[in-house]
Formats: sequence, C-alpha cells, structure tokens
Amino acid sequence: MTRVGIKDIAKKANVSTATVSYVLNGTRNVRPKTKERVLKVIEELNYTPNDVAKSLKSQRTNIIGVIAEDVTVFNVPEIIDGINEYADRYDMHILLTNLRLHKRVGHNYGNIDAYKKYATNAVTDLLSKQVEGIIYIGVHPRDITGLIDTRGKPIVYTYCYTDSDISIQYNNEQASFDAMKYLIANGHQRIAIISGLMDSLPSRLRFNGYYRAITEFQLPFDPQFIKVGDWGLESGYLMTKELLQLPQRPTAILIMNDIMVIGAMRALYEAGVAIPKDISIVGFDNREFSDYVNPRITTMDLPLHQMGYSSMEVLTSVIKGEAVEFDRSPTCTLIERDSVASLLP
Amino acid sequence: MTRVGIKDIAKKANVSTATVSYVLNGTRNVRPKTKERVLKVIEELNYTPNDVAKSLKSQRTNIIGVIAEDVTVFNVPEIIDGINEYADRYDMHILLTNLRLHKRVGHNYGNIDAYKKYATNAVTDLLSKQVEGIIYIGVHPRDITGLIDTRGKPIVYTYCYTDSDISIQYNNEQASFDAMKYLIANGHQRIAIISGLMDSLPSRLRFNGYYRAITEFQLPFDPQFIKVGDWGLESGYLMTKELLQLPQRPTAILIMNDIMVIGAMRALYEAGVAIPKDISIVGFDNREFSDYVNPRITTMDLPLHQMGYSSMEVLTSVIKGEAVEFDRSPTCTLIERDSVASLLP
DNA sequence: CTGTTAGCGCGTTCAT
DNA sequence: ATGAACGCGCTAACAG
Repeated sequence: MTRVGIKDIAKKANVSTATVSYVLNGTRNVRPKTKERVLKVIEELNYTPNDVAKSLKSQRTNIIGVIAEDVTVFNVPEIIDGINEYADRYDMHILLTNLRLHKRVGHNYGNIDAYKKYATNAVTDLLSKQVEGIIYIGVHPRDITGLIDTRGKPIVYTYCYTDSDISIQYNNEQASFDAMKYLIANGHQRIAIISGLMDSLPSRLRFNGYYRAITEFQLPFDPQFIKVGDWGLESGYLMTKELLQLPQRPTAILIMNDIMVIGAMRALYEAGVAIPKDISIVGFDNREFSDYVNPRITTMDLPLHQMGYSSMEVLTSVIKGEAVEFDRSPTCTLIERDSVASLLP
Repeated sequence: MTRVGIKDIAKKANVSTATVSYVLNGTRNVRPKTKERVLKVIEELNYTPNDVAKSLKSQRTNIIGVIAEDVTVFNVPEIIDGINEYADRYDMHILLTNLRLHKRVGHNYGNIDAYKKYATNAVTDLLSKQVEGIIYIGVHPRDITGLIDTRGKPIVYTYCYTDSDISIQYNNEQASFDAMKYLIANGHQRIAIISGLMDSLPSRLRFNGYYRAITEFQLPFDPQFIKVGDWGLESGYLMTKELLQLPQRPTAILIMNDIMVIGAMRALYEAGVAIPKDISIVGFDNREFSDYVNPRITTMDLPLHQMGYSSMEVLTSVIKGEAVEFDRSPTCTLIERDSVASLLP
C-alpha cells in the first residue's frame, strides 16, 4: 500500500496538482464539476494529506511544544488538559516532552544545574521540530531563570516563573485570604497557620493573605500560631504537635498543602483531638486524597485547568505578535468538605 | 532574525550544502580541516536543523502519536511516563492527543459511538502529521474494537484492548492470586471479595485468581463472601455492610479497587469495626490516597510505567517490521501497608 | 577520498 | 486551470 499523494489524485482526476490543492484548501474557486470529480477521487484513493510537506512550504506546523517537568506530579495532568482543550479548539497539536524530574533528581529542584542539560536538550529538539512556541510546566512554583534559552521562540511558563518571561500562576494571596475569611465566617478567631518553606514565593504570598485577614478582621495576632513547615507530611505532623502544646490552642489551622494536612491529622488523631469538633482545618491543593480521608478535607482548589488554557491563550497571541491583556492569576476556589466546624451558636 | 539554513552555512564556510549535510550527519568523510570550518560557522550562526525538511526527504518523523482517553485519570500519567522513558532513550517524540473523555462523556465509556468521532479525528490528525505509530491509552480496561481505524499504521493499545490488535495489559489473575496468598500467609481463611462489574474482563480474571487461591489452599468456599460492586465508592460501602450482616463474618476482604476500599472503610468505621484488628483489607490500584488514609491501605500496585514502556517497545518493533516476542502482561506488586493484620500466633 | 551539482520529497502558490 | 518554482535538507551521481 504505497503512499497516495496529491499527484496521484491529479492524474486520476485529469487535473493539475494545483487544482487538487485548491479544492483541498478552498484557497481558490474551482469549477463545481471539477471539484466534485477531484473530491471523488480523493475519497476513492483514501488520500491522507501530508502535513510535513505542507509545513515545509507554509512555514507553519501548528505544533506547540510542551515541556513538563514531570507528568506524574499531581498538578501537571490537569494543566495539560487545559492546554489540550485550547489546542483542540484551535486545531493545534502538542509535542510533549517529559523531563521526568522527580525520578531523575528527586526533590532537589533547587539545583538547576542538575537538570539543565535535560531542559536544554528538550528545547533543542522542540526547536528542530519547528514548534511555534513552548509551554513549560513546573512541578513546584519557583524561579527558574536561566534554565532555558529558546533563541527567541515564544515561551510561557506556568506553575513556575522566571525573571523576564511571561508566566501564568494562580492568585496565592487571594486564596489564603479567602480561606481565612471562611474560617472567620465560621466564628474562628484563634487561627494558626502552617506554611511551606519561607523561601518559596507562594508561601510568602499566602502568608500575606493570612496576615491581611488577621488585620482586616482585627483578630488577635499570636506569633506562636505561625509555624513554618517544609511541605512534607512529617513537618505537618511536627508543627501540629507544637501547636497542641500551646497553653491556648488555636481553634483552626490553615495549612499550606494537603500533604501537611495529613501529617496534622495524624498528630491530632494521636492526641485524641477530633477534627473538626475540637480543631478545624483548611488545606491547600485539593489533592485527590482530600476527598477520601476521614474527615474529608476542606481545601483550596487550584485553577490548574485554567492555567493550562490561559498559557495557550497567551502563547498564541505572542506567536501572532499581538499585544495581550490577560489574567495572569486565575483564582483558587474553596472546596467545602468536613474538616471545618462552625463555632457560631 | 531570519531563519538560518544549511545554505547560509555553506556560503559562509565556502563549501557546498552537501558538505555541510555530511558533517552534520557524519554520513561521509569530510576532511578534518573543512569539517572544523563548517562546525565553526554552524556555531557562529547558531544553526538549528529543520526536522520537517529532513522528515519530508527521509520519510521518517521519529514521532509517535499517543492518544490518551483522558490524561487526568489516575492511570494515564504514569503510562505516559513509561512511554517517555523509551522515547527519550531512542530519540523519539510524542505527539499527544487527549480525548478528554471523562469531561466529555462522563462514565459512559460503554457507548463507543458517543466518542467515536473524537477518536477518529485524533487518528486522522495524527496520520496527517506522519506519526510512525500510535499508542492508545484507555482509562478503563475494556474492549473497544471498532473504535479506531489507522489505515494500516501500527497501533498498540494499553489499558484496553481490541479483537485483533496488539495490546499491553497487566496480569490480573496473578495479582489477585498473590493478594490472596498474602492474606492466607497471614492466617486468614475466611476471605470475602468485592469485585467490580462482572462484565469487565479484569473483574473476571481477578475472580479467577481468587477462586484458584481458594481451591489451591483448600479454603472454605462461601458464596456469601462474593459481592459484586460497580467500582464506585458507594458500592464498596454497601457491599461491606452486607458482609457485616453475615452470621459468620469474614476476617479479610479483597476489594478490586481502592475507591471501593474507601467505601468499605466508611462502612466499617460506622459499624465500629476496626481495620485491621477486626477485619483486614487488601485493595487494588495503589492509588495515591491509599497511602494517606488511616489506616494506610495495603494494595496491589499496577505496573503502569512498565505498560507504557512495553507499548513503545512493541510498537517500534512492529514499525521496523520485526517479529517480536514480548511480555504482554507485566505483573502487579503488592504494597504492604497497614490494613492487614496477621492472625497467626 | 573529498567536494560539488542537481534532483527529490509533497504540497502551495504565483505568473501565465 | 495549469506549469513550475519554492521550502530545506538529503543523497545519488559525478569530478578532481
């Protein structure tokens, strides 16, 4: 079954290849009768267009490269899904590169040099494939300036950022402020917080939201309620134990990711402190498991899908050379479940 | 910054484009001195090869198309990761299509016609892009014969199958047999099973493993211990309640997915039955949450990564026209956690 | 052995 | 509606 091309059709339909091309693309008028004849032959021969030839001539591939730091990390698939929704809609395609960072360098994301070669290779390959732009999906929101040089090809970062390029993030400050507002609306006043590492931008931003809520709603500010974790389960456990030793315990804890919530739950379970009866908890990330543990965790959902979709919107407008106004910070949404009790009468 | 091509280099290095091509590919000997000069110019001009031109001539793209029914479903990312590992190693690339089935048709996977058009479009697009083969990743192990016609282009299915094409699955029967063996080794004799829908092949295969263990180890066979669920959380809950009403309760339950385990845990919690003290549980899938609930679930891990990798192995050998011997059924591995107690002295 | 010329792959598009 | 040049890199055939 040898490949059937445009000229096979031309021959069989007794027209030139140009004509075939015109009917195929509707680029120019073709006499209806000729058109029909060509169409019929196309059908008969089961013709499949060859996009690589087309791309060579048109200098457009309609392919955008997606570099995911690790597709197996929780935030990535949903972002890709958002990218896909856009791609589907506008007939673009996704060349996916997976850096497999988690398996290759573990949690050592800080040391950019450890994986710079992977990133560089990925970009080189993608450029050779003539992608029209690149979306880079991080697994941890952090500054990766200097990791990548696209030689002028448009790139948009999401779930991470650089000094000078466009990036799509979510609104961290609003998220923690909203979480606080929810807790306060439920009558909580003594609210502790377990943050992630403080060298992380999200941590600081979320802390800002926490602090802004404290001041705006004139809550008592107790420095002992501020605990710094490291995003890991164990640190959630440890920090919670510390909170339990306070003479005046908090009635609620805002915890910056669901993993640390699990640690907190273990600490509370061991101490015989019931959730949410004795202590309420709000988490972050809306990880899948937060709906399956007991009690189910009330948590902030991240707008991952939206981030993927927006990345594509921004990227395509940059490709087209349009100046764009866009929302770089889609908002998080609180998912109410069972880990918060109302203190109101 | 206009695109620099092979002929720009040729001109600047005072050689023919052929020579440049030869140094670029090592296709033929070039005098070291000339070679060096060319290389230097390539460096200076920051030349990036154009794979689409190359592909047009060579009739090879090194791209394989991956159609995922839904990248946000738990099994898919790890399979893609396996595909990527292979692709990375052999310098191939992945054109990813996401059917987004979950969002588009919900759980209505049975009705192939509901999404046939998406699949057909995906294949057409991929063929136009001249992919050298296709891997189709299902979200549920089932027969999807007739969904796709690749016009002779090699395709491998994984996490689903068809009448006549190659597919990579995992060994369901071994998995449930091993789970039973583990339970039996821990002194359990009265072992119940909550299966998924019985029209599903994995359900039947796993039931075979259960039954084979029962007979091989000469356990008492009690038909009342066999419960048929529907993979959903609620059915795990319901079936477990039924089991609790039995005059002689089982000491352990083998449950065919972790989601139903969660349902079971809720039923047991309500009934004041402790896991694993009063009843032991083994799940299936090793979902992320199984490590976070209390107690942590002992469950069968699926060889997803391996399935992705194997799919690529098989696909590439088919592409090369080699006859292949391969393991179509990588094995599952039991992950020991805290939901099984030993009954042994 | 080293280097060059020219045609090709497949579809698009301009000038006729 | 058509012929032919073109996009970019590969490679067969040929020359020195």
